[in-house]
Amino acid sequence: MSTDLLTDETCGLRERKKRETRRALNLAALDLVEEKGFSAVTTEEIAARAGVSARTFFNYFPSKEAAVIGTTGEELESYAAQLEEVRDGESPIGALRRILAGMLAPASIDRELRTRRRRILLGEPSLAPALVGNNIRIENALTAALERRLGVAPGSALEPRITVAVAIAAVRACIEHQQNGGSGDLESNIDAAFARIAVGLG
Amino acid sequence: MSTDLLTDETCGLRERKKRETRRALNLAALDLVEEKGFSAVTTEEIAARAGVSARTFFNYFPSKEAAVIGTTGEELESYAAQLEEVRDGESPIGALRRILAGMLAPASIDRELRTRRRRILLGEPSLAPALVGNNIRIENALTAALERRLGVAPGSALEPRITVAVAIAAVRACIEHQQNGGSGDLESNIDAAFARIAVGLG
DNA sequence: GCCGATTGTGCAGTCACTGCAAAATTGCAG
DNA sequence: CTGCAATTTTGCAGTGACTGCACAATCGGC
Repeated sequence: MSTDLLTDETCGLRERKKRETRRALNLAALDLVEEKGFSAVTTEEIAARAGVSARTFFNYFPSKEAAVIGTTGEELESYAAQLEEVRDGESPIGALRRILAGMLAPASIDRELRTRRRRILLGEPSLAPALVGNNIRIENALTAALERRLGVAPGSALEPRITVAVAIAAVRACIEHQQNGGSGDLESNIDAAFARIAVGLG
Repeated sequence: MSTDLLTDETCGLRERKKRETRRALNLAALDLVEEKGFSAVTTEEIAARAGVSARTFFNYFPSKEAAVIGTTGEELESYAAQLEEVRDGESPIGALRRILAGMLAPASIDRELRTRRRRILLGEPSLAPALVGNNIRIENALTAALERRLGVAPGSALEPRITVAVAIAAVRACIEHQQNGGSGDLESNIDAAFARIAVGLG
């Protein structure tokens, strides 16, 4: 399931147009936030720049924040799939480190978009609540995937949820540390954080 | 600084009235949410039940969510103070376990309020984003306190922020596990989670 | 009782977000 | 190509969160 996330052609005109519109709204939102800051942007402006009506905006995103953050259900599925596929010698926490770091790194495809997204999201403190809210979705998706990987019934065991939550928290803490002008670069800080977690905080 | 949080009397009439109004708004919000669910409650209703004007509501809380969650700056200071005070033989993570568990437990004073709060907050999934947003404030306060306790400059070291973030994430994961009908009671799950963290997730 | 400062309130306005029904577009069968 | 059904877009009207502002009420100290 989920081959590429972008070249993925279930292509009727309809599906393609929907993808384009969604993307156009996302890009318009990022543009405008970059120009004027999140709170100064209105949903009408975003819709206008994307070339659709104000009402249509809300057919694609449930809120202004969501349009800026722009995480799709497909992306969630992709992360979950990555976690389910077992690489030999890789622990769950190691896989989580890889996947979460990958979410931040500029991917091979869509390089500029990822980079821009990251810069804008990190630069807008007013989006912080929405971002951690978005993490809930990621956490749920990854928890379900880890449960499948471990072969336990959904919601039965505490451990998978703890593992995922701690991993996400570690990454988030590194981001926050960076936003506050802390030392070190993000990559190596994430490495350090996961090393610390693996060995125990006691 | 901060003796009791409730009996604390900087008592002029003014200060007392402000506390009363704040509390009245908070209680009214909890009442109404319990009766009709969060999204069906309006800020006007809350203000009306608390006996103040609609405009005054926003002099006390920046949003509807905040009125329900109701964490005060004083509470944050109190938690921070608890973390700063060193008990012999207690590690930072141990102190965090104690403090965070204490936030959920019905306190000696204000027992019913705490219990109600907890029940309502846990029962309203639509408040989840706001709750994790609120956690940011707690995380920042606790991180600053831990930095002082360890004697490092604010924002310089990565470690304190990681420790706090992971501790909060662990508690949050236990709550979520409970909301999803997971096994075990909250108390013992939190114990298990912190034991797991202390020994390492690797 | 009076004055300066803080707090409460009404008003007008902006904007996020929603339901609904009509219009436009697309996919498909004949 | 053409009409039909399903999907999507759009306009409209409305609700409610939230804000700035000016003014009234209240409080604390003299």
